[in-house]
Amino acid sequence: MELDNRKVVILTTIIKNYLETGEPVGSRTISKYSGLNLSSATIRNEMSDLEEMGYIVQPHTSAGRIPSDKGYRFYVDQLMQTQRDELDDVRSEMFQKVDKLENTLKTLVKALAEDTHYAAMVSGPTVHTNKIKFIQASIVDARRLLLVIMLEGNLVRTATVSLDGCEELDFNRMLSINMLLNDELDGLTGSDITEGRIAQIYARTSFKKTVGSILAAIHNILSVNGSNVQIYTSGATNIFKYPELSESDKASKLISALEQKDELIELVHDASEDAEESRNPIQVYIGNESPLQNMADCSVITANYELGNGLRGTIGVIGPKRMDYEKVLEVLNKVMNEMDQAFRK
Amino acid sequence: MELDNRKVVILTTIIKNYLETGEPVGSRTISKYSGLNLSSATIRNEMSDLEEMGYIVQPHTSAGRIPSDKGYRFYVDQLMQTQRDELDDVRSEMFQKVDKLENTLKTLVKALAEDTHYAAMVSGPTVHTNKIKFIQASIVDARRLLLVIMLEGNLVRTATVSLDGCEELDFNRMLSINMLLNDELDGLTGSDITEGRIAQIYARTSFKKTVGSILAAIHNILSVNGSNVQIYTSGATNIFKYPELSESDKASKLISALEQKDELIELVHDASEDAEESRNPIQVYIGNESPLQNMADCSVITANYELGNGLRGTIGVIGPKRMDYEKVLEVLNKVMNEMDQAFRK
DNA sequence: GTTAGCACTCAAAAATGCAGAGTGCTAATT
DNA sequence: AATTAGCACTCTGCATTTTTGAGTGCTAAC
Repeated sequence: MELDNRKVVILTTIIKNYLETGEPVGSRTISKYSGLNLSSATIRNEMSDLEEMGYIVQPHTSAGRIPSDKGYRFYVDQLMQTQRDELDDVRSEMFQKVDKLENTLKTLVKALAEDTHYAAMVSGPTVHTNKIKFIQASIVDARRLLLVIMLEGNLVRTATVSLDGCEELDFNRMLSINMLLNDELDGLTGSDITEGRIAQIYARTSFKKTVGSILAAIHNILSVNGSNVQIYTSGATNIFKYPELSESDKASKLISALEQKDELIELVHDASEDAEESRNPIQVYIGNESPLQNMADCSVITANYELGNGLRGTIGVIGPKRMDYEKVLEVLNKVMNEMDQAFRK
Repeated sequence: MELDNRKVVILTTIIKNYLETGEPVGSRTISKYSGLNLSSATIRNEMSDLEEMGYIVQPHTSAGRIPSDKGYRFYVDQLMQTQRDELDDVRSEMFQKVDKLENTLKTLVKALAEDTHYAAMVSGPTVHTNKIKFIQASIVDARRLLLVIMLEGNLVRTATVSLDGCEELDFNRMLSINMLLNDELDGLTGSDITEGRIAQIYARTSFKKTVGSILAAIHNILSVNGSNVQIYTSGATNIFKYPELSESDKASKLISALEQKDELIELVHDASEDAEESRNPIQVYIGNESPLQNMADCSVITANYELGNGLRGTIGVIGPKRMDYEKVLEVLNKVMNEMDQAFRK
């Protein structure tokens, strides 16, 4: 069977209507709102075909139809085509009064959740691809150093380094170590710090133990190791607005997933891979397409942002399958552009 | 009427039973489990008295009784007395592998939620009472400084300071400013930085604009201003375990309150005041006793911890009114001791 | 003072009934 | 051949009723 034009119109009508109401949609409704001027009986025949082809399903006999995952997928793919060449450079005030990326992200994710009425998440850039801008180790007391690393995007990371078993330090020695570190590591990313590079640094200092501890700490901060990825979420309670998500224990599982974040890290990871592969920064996961457990009833839309210089992260919106794809795609596009603009300099 | 011994036993039995089951408890149940060897009829008479005295209520005629807020209060006060002189120094592994207070708190709140099966929160110490241990300003580029402040408890705060309109800086000038700042501010708390002190600092430098910007940033970080209080929460979804909290839109409001945190800040504030006033670090808020909106059906137990040197914060557990007060009090006591032990050095 | 017994009450659960929306099929129409 | 009207049937959601069971208050007996 072929998906001719009329079937497409009917399918789209079903989906749009269902997105609005959340109720299964019946033949009579379509005959009224599709603009096709067909009777409900004809529509019924077509719907029967669409069901056979797998685009829609009946929650139970004698109910209207709702889109299947395949149906949503068709709809979204159609949207993506028209969406792709749309350009929107509305300036928002979101990026005005922030000096650190962390704060921007927190503000952003909150705004996103409020704007879309879905749950939103954003991952801080995975630091292992960020270039080191500035390193500063300072003596706190006899046994500890405070290590501060500033990365592209004014991202600051700190750690304390234990000096047990290391060389005695004084101010001038500390100074020379700092100069050495900045000299050697400036502009590098976590993955640039190779064995060879480390050997080279060792060769230039006599405080091998201290420098060793510091390098270990730096490595720890910049490692790919997932626990370093910052994830901010907001608007988790928005899911209560959608009965199909808040019933029984679904809400609990969902909110728990948003709270725990380890699953989200996986999502971010997958999303950035898929984005690269398909050369489209925006990805849509419908139901079980997403790597998340307990999210079979959700859709997830992710956008991978890039702030020049390899600074990358992921924004995402999580909502019911019947989310307003059109709007969310638009908003995410806008946000991506904004971030681009704001940080390009 | 007097609350004689038998009434106390009956009341306690009612409460304990209700804590377990969540169902109103009837006279027959008590006659079986109170250990008093009285018939249900006698119990009924006593219950009638207890109701008149306001310790228990009937959700509707011909239902069992449930404790009123006054009843809970009586029970908790009784517990507090026995609890007070209990000592428990079980060593946990919670505090082993952390070097920064932030991480400790995150781990702690998670463990607390898992352990109690209620929602848990912990506030980072209010930094305005923390002593400054170490200040370091570094030149990032021509227009910006990175300011790092380390406070008691290895608490690190960073900020970027704009240099627009300030004096030209080089390495040596920066050095002298740092020395000046550490010299003047070491060991002070936010509230110690008075007008007079600032004037004194100005008198000792010729880079007045730069130092002014830095001091402003420091003041901003250390100000009482609530937005600086860090609050971590965990286990929000535990409330779904208690039907009386998860019904209708209560769950949504509760989780939203936990997510937004501004109400929690208020709670922390109140809790520390009440703790000081009553000279008891542990406070119990039953129903409407708590300052939180939307929490009339919850109880909140808070514990104010202190890590020597005036470093203070609040841990809290939020659960249904029928929470296991005994256990939570015990756990909080233990945690308080642990924190004491771990950070005393 | 305590207990047994009975009539009464009420909420929750189960059963029942009904209206409405929707379908599939067939026969009539275009 | 495609479309439509019509009808019998199914299923849900909702409201109403019935049933059940737990629990009480009261009175009379112990």
